[in-house]
Amino acid sequence: MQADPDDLFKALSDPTRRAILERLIHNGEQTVRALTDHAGVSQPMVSKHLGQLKLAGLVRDRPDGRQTHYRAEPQGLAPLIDWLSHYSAFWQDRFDHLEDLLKRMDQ
Amino acid sequence: MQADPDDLFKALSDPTRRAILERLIHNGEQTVRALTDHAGVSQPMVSKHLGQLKLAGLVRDRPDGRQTHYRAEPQGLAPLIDWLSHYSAFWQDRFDHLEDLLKRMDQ
DNA sequence: CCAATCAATAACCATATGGTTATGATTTAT
DNA sequence: ATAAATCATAACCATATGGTTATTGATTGG
Repeated sequence: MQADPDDLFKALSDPTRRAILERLIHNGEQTVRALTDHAGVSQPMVSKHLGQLKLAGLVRDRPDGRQTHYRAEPQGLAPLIDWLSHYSAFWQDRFDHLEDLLKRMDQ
Repeated sequence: MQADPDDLFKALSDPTRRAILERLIHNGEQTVRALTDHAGVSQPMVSKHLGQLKLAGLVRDRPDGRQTHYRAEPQGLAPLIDWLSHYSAFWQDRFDHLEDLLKRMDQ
């Protein structure tokens, strides 16, 4: 079951939340504590943000004893791409930009 | 000058606003009235939404007498693609999906 | 066992946000 | 000239949202 696209866009709209997601993408699986140490907000707030990211399908949690590990979920960004692709025609003139993207990915 | 990416994500986070943008993309330039007639919210609200979309660089306005025409700005979505492309490695497994996107665009 | 650590929840708070109904400023039509 | 139309702004309002500090429920370490 795919998450509501609305939750996706909403989740990405907050900079703190995006920063957390980006950190998970870059550094891989992390515990809530580790994330909190770099988030600039309190632990409860980090938990809340993670909850929203999870609802949006952008992260997965893996409880392990007293700590919970989170990791980014690549699939979660799919609706964003779908949304973009929906306006293919409109995109004609940004084709080269996407080509760059593909080139960078093909390595 | 490119708009703040934060404004971009924020602008896209509201469904009504996204609907307005989508309508502009599909049906081309439209007057505020025309947009209001399909938005399901009041004219002032539509104006406000358009203001935010404009701030995000997603639309342009063209005042003409007593009415104002708005149209979608393809460039405005660039930061989104930039953001996505920034996580190229993370994207490996969604390559084929992007290939589809390109295929659909190449027509 | 007891203390400490960790993460989620609860209880709040201030402000942002989406929405409304006036109102105002201009332009067009009669 | 006057009335109607169009859009933006102002003044509000209710609720959502991001944030905080307790607090609780588990788990781990000494």
